[in-house]
Amino acid sequence: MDHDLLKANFSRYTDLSPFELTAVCAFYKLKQIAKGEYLLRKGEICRFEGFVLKGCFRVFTIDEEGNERILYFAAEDWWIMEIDSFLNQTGSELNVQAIEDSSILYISWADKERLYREVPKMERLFRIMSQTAIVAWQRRLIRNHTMSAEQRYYQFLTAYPEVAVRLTNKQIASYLGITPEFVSKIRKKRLTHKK
Amino acid sequence: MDHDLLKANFSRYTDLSPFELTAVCAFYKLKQIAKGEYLLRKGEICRFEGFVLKGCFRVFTIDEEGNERILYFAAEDWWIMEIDSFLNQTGSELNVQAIEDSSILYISWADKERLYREVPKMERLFRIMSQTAIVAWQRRLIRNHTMSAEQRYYQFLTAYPEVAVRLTNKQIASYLGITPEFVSKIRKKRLTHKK
DNA sequence: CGCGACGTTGATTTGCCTCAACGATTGTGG
DNA sequence: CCACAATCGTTGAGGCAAATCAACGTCGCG
Repeated sequence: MDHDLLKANFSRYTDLSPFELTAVCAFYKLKQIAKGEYLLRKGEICRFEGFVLKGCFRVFTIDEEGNERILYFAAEDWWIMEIDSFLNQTGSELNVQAIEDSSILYISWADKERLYREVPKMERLFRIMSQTAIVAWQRRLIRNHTMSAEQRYYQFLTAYPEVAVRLTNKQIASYLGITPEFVSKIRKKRLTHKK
Repeated sequence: MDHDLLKANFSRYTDLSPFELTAVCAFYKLKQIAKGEYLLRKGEICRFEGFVLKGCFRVFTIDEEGNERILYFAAEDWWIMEIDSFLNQTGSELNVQAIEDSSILYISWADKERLYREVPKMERLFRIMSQTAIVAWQRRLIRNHTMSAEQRYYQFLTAYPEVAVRLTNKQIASYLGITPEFVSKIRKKRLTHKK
């Protein structure tokens, strides 16, 4: 069933009855996205919240010089939302692009508001989910301040091994805030030293 | 009235009737904290959520070598909570210390759960507040990846001028993830060049 | 008044970037 | 299915931003 992964995700945060779970999932619709396609471009208003069933996305900014910075990746069981743009229905700062053939479950802004109204527990669920996300962002910031590029590289590989193997070094470098060349040098170090 | 600032803060996120506002505020109790005192130490379980009425706090980590890293400051109209520790009632990763004589309004974990139950709108309010916070953390991370130390220094001064003047350069350096010596050199540059 | 934290300055070092060249992979149109 | 282009990954030389270390003046505070 398409919605099993979503149900499991919801159940991680709050108790919902099987009935509630089914009602909630009915709000989310399936969509296929081919590799390379954009779910959202900078400046557009984000009209959906998405949950990744299959594939992988990159969420990134483009600065005035055209440099891309990957903010995060979203693979199976992750949420993709440009929170600011979705919450306030304003122009997005971020781009969201599929880096594999992917499928998501998504909900529109109006339906999300209806969902909150009809199933008030969802407010609690997303409150807890959001607070958990804040903790993750705080920890990432601290890692950026305390760990070297090399440490952050291996920390990422060990924290998300199954995602990391699906990414290019250039993408990982962009996520970590370092250059692809330097990632290459980090990897060389281990290859010659050990093994 | 002690709770006016808190009421204004709540009203920024959702509509609450005067009656609701008063009921909600009744959950929050006043506490004075002298400069230098700790509200929370690493390893303790965070038993409160606090809202700063007066003064200023630093929220920081200590790594194994004893280095302190300031994650954020909380002055008037800001919330201080070790979300992870409060949410899951587990040992805190962070320390919270008053850097001025301060006063806060605080709520215990049990009362917060009661508040959510008695005033369901609070779930929504804290959901929106949390999502807004995520956006802020994301933007800060991008700034760290795209801006130089000097740019981040002046960005902080212009974004929070009234807080910045109350901090030592050492504290600002720690927040920005740079050394106090380098902050000193940044400031020298502007003093000699301009003015 | 004296001590300890803070701020400043300079000399030196270093982690990572920039630029450039080249091999390896991947994708694509004929 | 091959040929060629485009992108990616690797390597090296050189450069720069920021860290480190050390010395010294200053200020707040007990």
